[in-house]
Amino acid sequence: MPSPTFLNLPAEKRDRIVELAIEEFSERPYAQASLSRIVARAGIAKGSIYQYFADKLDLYRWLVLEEVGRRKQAFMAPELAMHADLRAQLRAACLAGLRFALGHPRLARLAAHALEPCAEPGLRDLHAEMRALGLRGVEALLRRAQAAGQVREDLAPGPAAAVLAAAISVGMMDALLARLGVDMIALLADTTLAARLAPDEVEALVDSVLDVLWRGLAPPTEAGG
Amino acid sequence: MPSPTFLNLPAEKRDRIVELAIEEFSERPYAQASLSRIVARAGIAKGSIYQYFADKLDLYRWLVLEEVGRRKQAFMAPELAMHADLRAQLRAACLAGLRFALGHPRLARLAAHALEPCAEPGLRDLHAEMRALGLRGVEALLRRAQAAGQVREDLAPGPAAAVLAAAISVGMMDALLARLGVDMIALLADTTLAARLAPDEVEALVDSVLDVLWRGLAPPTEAGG
Amino acid sequence: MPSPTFLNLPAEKRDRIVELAIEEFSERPYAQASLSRIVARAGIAKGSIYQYFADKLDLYRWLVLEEVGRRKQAFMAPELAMHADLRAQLRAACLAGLRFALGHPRLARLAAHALEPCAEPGLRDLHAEMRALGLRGVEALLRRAQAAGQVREDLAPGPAAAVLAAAISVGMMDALLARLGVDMIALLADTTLAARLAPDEVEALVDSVLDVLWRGLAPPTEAGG
Amino acid sequence: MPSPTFLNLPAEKRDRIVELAIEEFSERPYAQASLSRIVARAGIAKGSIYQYFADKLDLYRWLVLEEVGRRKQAFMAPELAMHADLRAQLRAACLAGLRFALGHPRLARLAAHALEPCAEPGLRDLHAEMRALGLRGVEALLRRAQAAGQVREDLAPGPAAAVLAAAISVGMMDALLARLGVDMIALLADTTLAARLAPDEVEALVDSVLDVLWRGLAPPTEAGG
DNA sequence: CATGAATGAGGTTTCATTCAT
DNA sequence: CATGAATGAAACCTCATTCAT
Repeated sequence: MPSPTFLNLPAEKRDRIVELAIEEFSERPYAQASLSRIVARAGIAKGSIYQYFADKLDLYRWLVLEEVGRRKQAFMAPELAMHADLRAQLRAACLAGLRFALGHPRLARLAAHALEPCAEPGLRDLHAEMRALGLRGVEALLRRAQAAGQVREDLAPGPAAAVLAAAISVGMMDALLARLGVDMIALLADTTLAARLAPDEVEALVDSVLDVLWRGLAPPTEAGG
Repeated sequence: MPSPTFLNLPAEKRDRIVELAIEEFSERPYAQASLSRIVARAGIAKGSIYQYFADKLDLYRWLVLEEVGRRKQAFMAPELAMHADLRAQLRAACLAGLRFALGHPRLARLAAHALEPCAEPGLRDLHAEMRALGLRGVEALLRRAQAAGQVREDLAPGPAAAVLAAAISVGMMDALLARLGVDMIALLADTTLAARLAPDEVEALVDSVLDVLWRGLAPPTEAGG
Repeated sequence: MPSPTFLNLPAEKRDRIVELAIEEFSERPYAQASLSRIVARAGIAKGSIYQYFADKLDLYRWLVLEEVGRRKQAFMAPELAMHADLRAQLRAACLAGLRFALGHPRLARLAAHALEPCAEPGLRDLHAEMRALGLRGVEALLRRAQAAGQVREDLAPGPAAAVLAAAISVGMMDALLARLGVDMIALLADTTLAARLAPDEVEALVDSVLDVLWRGLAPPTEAGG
Repeated sequence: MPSPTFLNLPAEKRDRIVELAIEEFSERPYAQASLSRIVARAGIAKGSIYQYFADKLDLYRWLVLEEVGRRKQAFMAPELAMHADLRAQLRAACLAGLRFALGHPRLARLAAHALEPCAEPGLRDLHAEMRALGLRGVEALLRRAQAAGQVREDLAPGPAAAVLAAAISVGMMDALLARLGVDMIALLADTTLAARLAPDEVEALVDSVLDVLWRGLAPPTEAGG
């Protein structure tokens, strides 16, 4: 957690530090990310960062848990007006998520980073927690929709949540990258790449992915499979 | 590539090194993994590892490209007798994959590692290649099945492949971990965990996941989406 | 270039480090010189030297380009009052150079080091430049003197500059060491050695060397040779 | 000294090793030259080199003291038919030396390497010895010529030898490089460079250098200066 | 509260040398 | 006599962290 000292910092200085930290941690795995580089670029003293955060892990944890979440929320909330229909709701969420990833690839990458399992003491819990958080949310969503009759009754909510979560995060991102014809690193490096996808193409992509999830792969005649 | 020196090592010693390397690289991202730790645990001199592999990257690349692939192949081949039906084929593949992950979680983890985007010069290509390889394979499978009328005609093969691949790798693994109630690191550490899942429970898990993919989330009446 | 950190160091500490670095680099070719040895003798932490200089090359380059030049300049400037006569000018320069070498053998050695050809990427240019610098200077001097009629007209300035430069640097130093009956390393190690040469002996040595250069080897009758 | 084992080696194998050793030690300073690289390129076992030479220093010493000298001798002997005249003799020697340097730059470089002072225990004596050897030879030559009246009587043989030796080694080489417009490293790398100098140009270069040494810099009217 | 110098553990890598086969 | 695996010291360099000012 950041110290009060950090929170009371002039907004401009605080934001600069946060931005540079996000840049550093999104470009490199935790072990290779360097506080030295952050403070050097930020133009502050080495010691100062320890006035703001307990240590490297503390800063990383805060970025991943709070800052990224807060910004994602801020970005997506306006797009997530409630839909009565699960399908419509999912669509809105995926659309918002994809737009967020295109507009803030660094934050998206940082969030994805934190889903990777890692044995390092301080990281393990954080990453496990992030993973569980996402899965629980999706599962709750599914259960509610199921209760409302918007999802078929005979679906196992646990495995289905895992499939759904993987599909709309990893699957969607892969589909996007395949569509753009680049890899993730290129997307991070070139901020103009995202703009190459017209809004209706973004929608089409989301619809393609959701279509698979909603109707499945089976041909109609075998729908009973 | 390992040197002849390494290949000519007494099997016991060689296997110990390989096992420890797999342990190290499966538990941590590449940058965090440490050759020093491997040689210390293996009880060999620091210089020795450089008699076996050109450098850290060489060892990692060999583990990911050759060793993991070879073992996975050896494990899965017998279980992958051809099925005429895509659904049956998918089921066999997922079952084999899941059993492999339960029996050799470290190898599975290492393979998953190699799918993570990475900016490190030597790794970027490796990871991108592995990712593309998997996606292309699944997409080809889908196209063939579609041509054979085993998958509905109006499916977009590209995005569907991304969804399918994510679901049966990340999604399936998440479902498994949720089922076992542990995180990935615990699964790596405790070899008895896998045995807690009875064979029919493994099958049930695969069927749950595949059921979502095959029939989708939608209730029957809305099957037309 | 040294960092501000280094320049702000207490003079005593800074000088100790500089002196030890000069000692190390003057006694061994670049590749053989060791930062570890310097920091060990200086009694500072290994990491500290990297607070002062970017890396080994940076330290070496600074020593050769700045520190040696600055000190040599400071020492020689007073002795180099202009002489109208080339011979007198050469004599003053050689005298000052020899006195400098006797008083600061390590600096002289370091400067000589930098004239050695070297394949090391970062050093090659430095050394080539230092070499060319010296040669060009001597050649220009010769041409001016030739134009003023102080050097015989039929002399080829290029080769003559090479001969002159080699003679007053390498040749003079060799003559000095032969006179003292020691090798260069002994001269570096024993600061009392230089004092064994009385001022008039130093002048005599310079005159001997210059005499060869000025009048040549030939006996008078064959002067037209 | 090489062991009898080495001397009894099949000529082809022995020569290959010598050639590769010369290549290695001429391209890098002693500390950076690597026995590992030599044996690897020679295709012999690491241990074998220790059957031939006591250690790295032993090999280097033999190369510098014996092998280089022997080859230089073999190359130059035919060109050094006795001249009654010192000037003619010097000219023949310089010509042969320059041709040798152009034809075998690696050997020349190795020899020059060995003249650099170095504090490293094993190298110090070797380098000091090489230096003294050359100087003594030139000085003896000068004394004999002086006794024969071929060099002016009032010349100090010691300093003159130092000047002469420096001029015809360092000075000549510098004049050559300036003439070719390259540095030493380039000369080593590109074997075609030497051929760009026509035989009469080589002679002209030698004559220019010798002219300086023979007649000095002074204009005739000031020859007494 | 900011500073930034100092630290030292740890990383990867190279290499001369030894010695059992 | 040849082999080549094993060794371990030493090199350069990075970085999180501490602490006196």
